[in-house]
Amino acid sequence: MGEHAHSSCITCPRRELTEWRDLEIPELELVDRHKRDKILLPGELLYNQGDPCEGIYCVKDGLIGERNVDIDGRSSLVRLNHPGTTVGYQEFLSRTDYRHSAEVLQECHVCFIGKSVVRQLLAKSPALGERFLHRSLEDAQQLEESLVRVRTTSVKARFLHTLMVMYERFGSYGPTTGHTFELPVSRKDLGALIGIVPETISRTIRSLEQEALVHFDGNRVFIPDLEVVFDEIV
Amino acid sequence: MGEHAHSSCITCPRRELTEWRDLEIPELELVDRHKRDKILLPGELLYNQGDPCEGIYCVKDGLIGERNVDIDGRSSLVRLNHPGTTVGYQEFLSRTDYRHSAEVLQECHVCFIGKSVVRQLLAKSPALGERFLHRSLEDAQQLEESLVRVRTTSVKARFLHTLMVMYERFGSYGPTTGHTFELPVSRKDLGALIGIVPETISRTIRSLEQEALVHFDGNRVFIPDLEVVFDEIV
DNA sequence: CGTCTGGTTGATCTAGATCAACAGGAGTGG
DNA sequence: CCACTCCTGTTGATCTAGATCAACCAGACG
Repeated sequence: MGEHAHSSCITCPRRELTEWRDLEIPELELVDRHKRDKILLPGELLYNQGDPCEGIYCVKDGLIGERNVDIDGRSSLVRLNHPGTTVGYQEFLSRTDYRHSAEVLQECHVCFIGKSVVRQLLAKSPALGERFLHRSLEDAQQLEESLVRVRTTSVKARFLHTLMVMYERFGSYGPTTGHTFELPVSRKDLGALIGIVPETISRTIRSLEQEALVHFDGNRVFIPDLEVVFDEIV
Repeated sequence: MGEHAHSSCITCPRRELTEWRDLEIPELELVDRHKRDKILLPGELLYNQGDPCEGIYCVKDGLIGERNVDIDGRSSLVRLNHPGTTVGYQEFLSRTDYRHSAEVLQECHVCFIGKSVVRQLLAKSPALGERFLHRSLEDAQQLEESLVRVRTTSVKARFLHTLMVMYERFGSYGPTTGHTFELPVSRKDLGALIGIVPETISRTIRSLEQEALVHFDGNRVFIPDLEVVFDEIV
């Protein structure tokens, strides 16, 4: 699993987005010496729910999904990790086993950094700890919002919300195409993300088409009017 | 709102439970000089959703609920804060306005510590920052579990789960009474906590009584057999 | 006494799940 | 090349958990 590749953190274009952005050259060199690059294809796993945490993963390119499967096999997609995201920091910091499986959703270039290296970095750079604190606060806020949303709003609203979030991350506007983006996940996963069954995804899509709120062409999504969609979410 | 009372952090029996447990005497004296004690009755508010965050609250006694109300007035109880909990740390650390209203659910003794004081403490004691990091990680984990649960399990299972959590916090076992605890919240709030409507709480209680899983007498809850309930949750 | 608020119950409605069928690729093997 | 099975997605028919609406009761409180 995972052919090798080589890249340096010092020149990594994603670094400015990550928790590592405050590291100085000597520390970055330390990371460079010890990190392992991996190229992974869709379906491959970074780690499995229950595995001991051996370090953290930095997503350089592609998309990683964190999936939680309960005893009955019901799986739920908890989080999407786009480039610039550090995956597995929670388990690393709280010294627990992985609580999810991390699965590659789109071909990825990730860097693995072993836990002892990260501990050294944390000891040297207080700014790194601070970054992780803020990352954790943001995650908690995010989750809180999702929780409230799932308890109080309809499937349609939640669906539109996720579409807007995805547009924000992956979308673009062109004069001919309008607002559009490529759905980065399967219908099943989209369901697992919103908390519904894939059939309901299909039906919701159909009704959104009828309302002309959103247009789908395969995995391509077109949003004629962002404002109108925003109003639906509230 | 809030008659005065006096107490010292140095002798506070809750301190060992809190993020402040590592503070040295000089720092504790600093807190003592600047904190404000408040005694609050059920229904009173610590702060309102949208208020600017002026500091944090330490719960010495009683119970505080964090409530989130959306634009349509739908309110959802996000978290219960029992004695030893620091309330409002998230907003303080991320320098945002309060995202919830904090309402007294049971008569409280809380201590307010202004943000400038907390910043001084954070600067002096790195251990404090570390404690907050772990608190945030735990909160995130908690929320994640709630999110997965609400998406994948039935009302009955979620209801039983919250009862077990409450038993863990507030419960006791006596040879005559068995496992029992006092419900710390109204049915409405219990609903807001689980994400259902109060009528459904009533119905669920009735069916649990019929199954003899749990017995209710007003706000007193009796659990004949913890194991059986555990099995139901899975 | 009335009025209010919190809780219980019943009757009904509905969003979304479940079950079942089917259509279009994408392999795979002859 | 066709025949086969997988796998993902769409659609239809049906079922059900839980919401909604409405009535009622009991205690609190003026």
